[in-house]
Amino acid sequence: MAKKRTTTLKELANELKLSISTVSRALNDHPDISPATKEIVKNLAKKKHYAPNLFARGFRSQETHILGVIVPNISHLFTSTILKGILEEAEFRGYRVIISESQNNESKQIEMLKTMTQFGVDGILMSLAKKTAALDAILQILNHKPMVLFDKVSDKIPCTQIVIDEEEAAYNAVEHLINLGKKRIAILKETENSFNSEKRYAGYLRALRNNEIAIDEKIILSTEDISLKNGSRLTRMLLSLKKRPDAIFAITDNAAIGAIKALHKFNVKIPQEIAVVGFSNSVNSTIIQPALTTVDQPGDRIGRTAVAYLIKEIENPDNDEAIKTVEIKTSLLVRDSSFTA
Amino acid sequence: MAKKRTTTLKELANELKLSISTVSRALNDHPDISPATKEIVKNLAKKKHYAPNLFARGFRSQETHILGVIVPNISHLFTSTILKGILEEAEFRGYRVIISESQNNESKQIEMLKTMTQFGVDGILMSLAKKTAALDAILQILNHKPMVLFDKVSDKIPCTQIVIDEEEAAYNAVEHLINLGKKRIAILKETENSFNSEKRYAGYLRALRNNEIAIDEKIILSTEDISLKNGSRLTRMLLSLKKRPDAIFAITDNAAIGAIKALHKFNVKIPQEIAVVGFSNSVNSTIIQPALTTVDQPGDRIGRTAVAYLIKEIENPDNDEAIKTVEIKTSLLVRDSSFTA
DNA sequence: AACGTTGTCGCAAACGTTTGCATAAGAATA
DNA sequence: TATTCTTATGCAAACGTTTGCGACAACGTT
Repeated sequence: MAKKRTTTLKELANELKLSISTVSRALNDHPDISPATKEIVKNLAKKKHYAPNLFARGFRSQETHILGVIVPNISHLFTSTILKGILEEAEFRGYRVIISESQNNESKQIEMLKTMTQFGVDGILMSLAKKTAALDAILQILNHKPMVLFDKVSDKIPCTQIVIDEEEAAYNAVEHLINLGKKRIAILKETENSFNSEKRYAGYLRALRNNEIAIDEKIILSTEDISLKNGSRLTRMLLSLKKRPDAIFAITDNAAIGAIKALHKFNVKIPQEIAVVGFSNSVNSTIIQPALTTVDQPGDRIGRTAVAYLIKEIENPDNDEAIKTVEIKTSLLVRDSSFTA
Repeated sequence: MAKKRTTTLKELANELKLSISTVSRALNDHPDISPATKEIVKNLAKKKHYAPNLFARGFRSQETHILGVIVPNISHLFTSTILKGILEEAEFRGYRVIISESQNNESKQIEMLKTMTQFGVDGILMSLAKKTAALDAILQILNHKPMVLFDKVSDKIPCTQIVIDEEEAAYNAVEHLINLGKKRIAILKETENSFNSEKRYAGYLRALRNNEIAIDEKIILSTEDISLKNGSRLTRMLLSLKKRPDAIFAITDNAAIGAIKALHKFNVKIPQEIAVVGFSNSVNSTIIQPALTTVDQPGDRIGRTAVAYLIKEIENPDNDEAIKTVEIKTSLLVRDSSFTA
């Protein structure tokens, strides 16, 4: 490849017999420069395909207009939907985005955080790896760089956090089951004290209490990895109880689908005998039979607002008070797994 | 936030009463520097958390160690799996990755290409937007920057391309149906002359010819947007034919799932009356009943090899001849939609 | 006629790093 | 002892851009 160097300010200046500074200012529409000069400079710039060396600019101004993003797992539909929102909003605002994947590995996560700040990103968007425990490194970086957390967050980190209304969403989902006449509602959740799982569990409890339904530990089931397989496994446990539940609220679509598969195997009628509600609105929720009632999480809106808050913080760094938790509204999509016409 | 400036070479030099150049060389293990000096420099550097300003370094050396990636749609499982591979391999090789989404918009794609080169990425990985027609801008950039295409490629662009063995995979899928005893095999494909669709169609034709099965235009169906809905629609068309097919090869899992849904609605037995094969190994392919036979595309391997070839080109730019098309092997996952024990 | 104002433009420094070249001291050789 | 060779270090330029300050006209105003 003929690595033809790109046009620089100096070349333009030489050709026009102007100073570099004048050319620079002309291109940046500085008021000191006469319209006539601007005109000819811009024309030549266009003709020679001038494009500022963003590296030099960033180097000089200490602003890179790059946002760093760290997520646990990029190939997860919800995550990539958030990323889509991030990319769109960032592009719209004139920022570029560097993405890294922590693979749910805490030390990798810290490593990436360091590389990114070292690299000079203007701010950081992060969704925490599971079992993130050592917060000191993160707090350390938070001193230097603006940071916004989304989805997997922690209230131990004092920065703006964008999440969905986990508790509220779970409350609505469970209350929907109650309104259907269900009285024994099981929940499939995570054992680890994951932020999301805890909030959803809280919503579940509040819905039961508010409707004066007794809480039964026997139908509150937890698992380390809230996957399809474990959803099936836990459901089989529920079916072996003397008093079976009449509804299952799974903290995750995958677990809910696992539940449905298990119910099929044991010829349990959905939703008549046992209704099922999931959480995520994954593509699969419409593929499974019966179609799954689930909570729709607007991933792109999470991404967009995260970027919006981060850029606000970048562009006026003084606003120290502005730390807050933003909750994005979700909605319950009622489908066949919890509804009969 | 207290924007405490980061440590620089100058600060280290001052504190040690050494020159900046000595400090720089010491940290880079330059042979001119005595082991003793290296020792003390490195110690202080570690103590003061020195990290080189990559912007300054990239600015100076014109090497950013950043790869630019452009994909049509990030929230597509296959794409994000490729991205996962790209991220992993890049990180392993000491490169960072900037990702942009063209949203299948050609002018946006060109815009991003320009921004990235302007930004100074060392090379570009790209999956083409649909209907990419104006190649001149891309060719122009190809003169300046190393570039590798993957998944959605075009043989009109003279650069290394990483794809799966589309034709071979389709051939195997169709031959699998033939071996099952199927004689009238329909295909659901795309109308647009998309690279992938054309190749798969070619594999379909070759399999039929090789097995001396007549080609019937009536069961070769095309659609602009090869989606679940259109898969259903086209399948209903097939069912209304006098001579129904006994198998359907869909160019996409989504279309195949649409086909299965339509077959269910008309109470057609799968695979006894009509077998179905898809392409992609999406998550959904295991959710649908019956589980879908499909082609497994190793996305992460595509990503990894794309990065490997790109970096090779970056690190020795002379190798002009090395332009080639690399085909990643796929495998057919036989499941219930085309098999009975 | 002297002054202030306004409109254009250039000079030069600065950002942090790398690197070719010069330099100094000491070691090895003649 | 004089010379050349190492070894270890410093000087200064360069990368492309932005920007504070100063220069210099050409005005209009007293």
